[in-house]
Formats: sequence, C-alpha cells, structure tokens
Amino acid sequence: MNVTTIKDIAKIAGVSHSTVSRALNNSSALNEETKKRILEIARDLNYTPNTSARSLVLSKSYNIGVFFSSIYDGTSSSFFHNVIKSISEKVGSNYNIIVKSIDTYIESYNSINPKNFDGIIVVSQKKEDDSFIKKVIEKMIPVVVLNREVKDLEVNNIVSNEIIGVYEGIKHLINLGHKDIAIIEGKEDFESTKVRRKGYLKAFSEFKIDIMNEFIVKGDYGLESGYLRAKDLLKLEHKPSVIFAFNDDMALGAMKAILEAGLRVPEDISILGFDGSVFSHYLTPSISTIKRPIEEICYYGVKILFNIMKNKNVEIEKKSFKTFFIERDSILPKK
Amino acid sequence: MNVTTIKDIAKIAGVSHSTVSRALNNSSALNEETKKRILEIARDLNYTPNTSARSLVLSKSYNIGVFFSSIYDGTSSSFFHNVIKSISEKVGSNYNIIVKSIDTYIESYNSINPKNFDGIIVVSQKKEDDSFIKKVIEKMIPVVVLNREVKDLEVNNIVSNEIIGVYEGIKHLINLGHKDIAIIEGKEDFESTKVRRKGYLKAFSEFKIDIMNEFIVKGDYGLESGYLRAKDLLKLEHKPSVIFAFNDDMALGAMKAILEAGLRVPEDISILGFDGSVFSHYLTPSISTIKRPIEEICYYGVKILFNIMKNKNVEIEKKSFKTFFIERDSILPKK
DNA sequence: GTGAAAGCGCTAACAA
DNA sequence: TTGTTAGCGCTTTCAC
Repeated sequence: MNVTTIKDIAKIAGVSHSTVSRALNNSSALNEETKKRILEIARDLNYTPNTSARSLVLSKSYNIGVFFSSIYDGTSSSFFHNVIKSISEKVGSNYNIIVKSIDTYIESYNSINPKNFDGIIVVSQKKEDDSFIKKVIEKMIPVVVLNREVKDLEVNNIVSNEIIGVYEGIKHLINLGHKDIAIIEGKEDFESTKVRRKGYLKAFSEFKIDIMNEFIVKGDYGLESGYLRAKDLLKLEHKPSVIFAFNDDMALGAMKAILEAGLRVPEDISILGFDGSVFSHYLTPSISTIKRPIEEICYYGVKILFNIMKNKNVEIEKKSFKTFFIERDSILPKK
Repeated sequence: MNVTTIKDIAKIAGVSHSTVSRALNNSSALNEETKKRILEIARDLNYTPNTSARSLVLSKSYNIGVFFSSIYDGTSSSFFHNVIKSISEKVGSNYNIIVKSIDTYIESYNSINPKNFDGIIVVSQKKEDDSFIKKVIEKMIPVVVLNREVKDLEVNNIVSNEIIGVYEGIKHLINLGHKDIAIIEGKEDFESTKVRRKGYLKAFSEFKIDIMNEFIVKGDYGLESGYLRAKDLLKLEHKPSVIFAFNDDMALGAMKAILEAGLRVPEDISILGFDGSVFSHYLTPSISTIKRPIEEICYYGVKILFNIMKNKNVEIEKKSFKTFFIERDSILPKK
C-alpha cells in the first residue's frame, strides 16, 4: 500500500468511505462508537488527508501567498524576517504560507488562480507590482497589499505614513541647527524611496533649507551601498553634518565610512536611519531612526485578508499606520 | 462563469477537454492549428490551471516544504533570510516554497503526506526535530536535513563542521596570548550550542587552558541576551580579555555592553562572533567571526533533494562543509 | 446513522 | 489527430 486513504480506512472499519469522511470531519450525527473506531484506525494507519483532493472538492487550498517585490534585492533581512514572522503568527498553522518573489515569478503568473490561493498578501515595494496585483484582483482572489500605497487600483492597502516620520526626523535635525543634511536614498524604483524623499523635501522646504544636490546620493538599501555612498559624501569639500540613510542597514554602512575617515559619530557627523530594526538599538552609538510598525501592518493585513476570505462583500479598506522618530545616541546638535 | 477550466475552453474551441489538456501540456502529436487555437482561447480567457486537480491526478504537488525548528525564536534574521533566498533561488519558480515553523506546527503533523509535499527541507536546530523528521521519512517524502547533524536517523544531511571553525578561532585567540576567554553560548536546546561548545572545549583542553566556570554564560542567540550576558561578565572581578559569542547578533549585543562599560574593543576586550553575517563586516570595529557557508549548504541541499525526487533510489548522503575563521578588527593580542 | 452516487478539474489509456 | 472514459481522493446530497 502506498499512502493511506479514506478508502483503506473504510475497508478495515467495514463502513463506507463517506462515513469515514464524516468521522474525520466530525460532522453531523453519526454513531459515537463507529466514529471512535474509525478515528482509531486512522491513527493506527497514520492517515493524513490528501490536501489536493480536499482542495479540489472544497475549492479551498489552504494556501496564503506572500509575494514580495523581490526577496533578493533591496529587501533587508530584518524586514523580511519580521514580515514572515508576523504573518505566520497571525495566519496560524491551518494555512500554508507560500513565499514568492514577484521579480522572478515570470511565467505569466501561471498559478494565480483562486483555487490555488485562498488569499494573497503582496508586500509591495514597486509600482510595477501593480500589473501583478491587477491579475490577482481580476481573478477575484482575496488580496491585501502591504507596505506601499497603491494609487491606481481599488485594493485593500495597509501602509505606514513614512512621510510624517521622516519629516519629524528631519525637523528634529533642523531644530538642532543642522542644515548640511546629506541623504542616502534607497533603490530608485522602490516607492519607499520616493515617499521618504517627499518627507525630507517637505521639511527642507518648510524650513527653507537649501537643497544641496551633492548631498543627495543614491543607495540601494544594501549595507555596502551605505558605506560607499557615505564615503563619497565625505570626499566633498563641504561635508555634511548629518547623514540620513533611507534604512538602518545603509546607516550602519555609513557609520563605518565615517569612522573609517577618522571622524566621530555623532560628534562630527550625526546619523539618522530608517526602519527601527532591532539591531540599530545595539549599535554604538545606537542609531536614531524612524520606526515603522511592520508587525502592526502585517497583523492588520492578515486580519483584513481573513475578513474578505470569510465574507466576500466587505468594503475595501485603506489604512495607514504612523511612523515615528526614535531619538537615540547618533545625533548631536550642530556644533 | 467563475474560473475558467479546460472544459470552458473545450466548448469554445469545439474540441474535447482532453484535447485542450494535450494542447496545454503540448503533448504528443496534435494538429498544430488546433493547438494554436486552443492556446489562444486559453490566453483570452485568462486560463490558469487548477493545481489541486492537477496534483490529484499526477500525485505531484509542486510544493517544497521548508521547515525551521522555529522561525520565531533563536533564528537570526540574517540566517533566516539567507536560507530562504538560497533555497528559493535554487528551487526556481516551478515549485511553491512553503515556510513552516515546527514548534508551532502541532496538530500531529497533519499535512505531512507525500501528496502534499514533493519534498521537504528541514532547517534543523534541535534534536527534538527528529520526531518530525522521522514522520517525514516514514511517509516516504524526499527529505534533506540542513544545518544540524542528525545522528540517529538515516537521512540526507548537509551541515557545516562548526567545531573546526570554532576551534580555529579559539586557537587564534590563544596564540595571541588570551587565556581569559569568556563564552556567551546560544540556546541550550539548540545543537549548534553543543557543537560550538565542543569546539572551544577542544581548543581549551588541547592548549591546557583552565575553564573558568564564571566565564561560560548562556545566551539565547538574541541581541539582547548578548548584551545582558556580557554585562554580567563585566561585573566579574576578574574580567575576561575576550568574549566569544555563539552568533554575530549576540556579539553585537556584547560589544554594546563592553563599550557602555567604558571599555574599548578590541584594546581592552576582544570579540569573536559566529556566522559571518553580512552586517558583522560593517560594524566598527568589524567583528572577527566564524563563517559558515549557508548558501552552499542550501544549494547543495536542494540539489540532493531534487535528485531524490527524480530518482528515488539514490543513496543517502551526508555532507559537511567547512567553517572558517575570518580575522577582522575586533581581536588584539593579549596585553 | 449510514451508504450510494455524483462531481470537483485534470490527465492518460484506450479507441476510433 | 482527436474523443471517450475512467479515476486521482475527497465531500456532500439524497436516499434509505
């Protein structure tokens, strides 16, 4: 015998396979005794249901797809881990979590079918994900998009307001007398880059700070790029008094570059990061950063997803959590 | 109409559904023209196959399970991300990667069925995972266990030899004159803790270094525990001249504690980490560490898994990759 | 309380 | 080259 099926159990128990099915799903009225007997046999035979068969008849896959724009490029480890942890925790173990990277998911989105996914969570970074999201919507799969504000599509969308956090962080810097604020931006095609940029531009314009073009450099959210771009900044004749990196990883890289140049953090150059990742607190100096509530976003996203899965007609929801500036030791007033 | 099926296509194309199936799988000889027509209709109708149905008949799920001992506790973000990236990359997009945490995967391993998983990768930390692995083997699911050496089970097993790396790291320290080497161990129930312990014990005994009980403390692989345990160590009257943390996260925590105490790294206290995670290189000072080749382990693991999946009768393979000491700036000779 | 039978969407053996 | 048919393992309706 290969794998135990309900038929095998039925034969041994001397009942029909439908009775076995009923017992296994402890459905309707059926004799307590036969039920007990069947369950016992199932256990002895090490029975586990064939999910494909069950899915086929129930039109329910017990699969939740978690699609990142990319799991390879531009996604920091702490963010990635945090997202998976939070989603897994909230989803529970009744469902499978299938992790995919949209950028390598070519084959014309071949498995995007409501029968294959009970729900889909898109952890989106790029506007280009819209074509994928659109497919998902067309297929009527319950879907929620996290992390990036989707403008052109009617879809459940949970994000954090990153402009506010950045604005506040920059405002704090300006209030401390800083004007020479350099920025290491993230990947150009990531929305987070554009949004965070808006945040500092808002603060700059409000406080009438001149934007120095040579102070704005492009990173890619990776540690190395933070290091390299900060090195570039330090070569400038007129050096910045602060470096604001668009994520904590790059902030760490930048700090290395500063210290390597024989300068001190924060005495010579202050640093501001973004994400509020755990490790940033343990650096010396601890890095001031802008915290985005990844867990809340994920929890809330899953909650909504399950709502839609249960009750198709709920209204589309857009929600934005706050981000906030966390002051730590990497910032000092301008000398 | 709900979701397009091959029957819908068949009706429109005026052929039988089996012809559609053939066209879709571009099987055997069938009229190029009808095939083309069918494919076109399929595209127009936005057809995507129902994987449950396909799985059911083919006895192939296109699911690869990636089971961690825990995705929540004791698993560092960089390790987790690295593993998922490496496995995903090698597996390719024909398969679904289902990420699970064994510790929360109670319900008597209910979905462990060869029909539900074409293959399973266990990223194992604890001996207790053996009961899970055993179930998988019993069910004849192709399986490979990564990361932890499995002793009591005949199973494909790809690990790294961590004893050697630790031994070399400690030897290096001893050669630099260090004797007061403190250790922050990892989670007690993780095999990695035991193995890395063996590494330093081997070096200690070989070089006849006395083991100071108060120098051996228990962390949990989390940043905070590195910080806290290092603080404890610094309260000792006779302070260590080196702290070796069983992973880079704890090393970072330990460094914070040392610097906070007004001591310098490495001038006053040297630090050695473990993992070779990317960020450890960007810390200041960069942390000397022991590199384990996670990518290689994962790549090789996937390769073997696919081998077994294709050809059931391949021999069981045990393979161990080397770990090696990476010298960086966090270590100085004993004063 | 239980069995018979149909059917979920697909593939494949067998006919034609 | 194509259609008919059976069947993968399961749930569920309808009888009894």
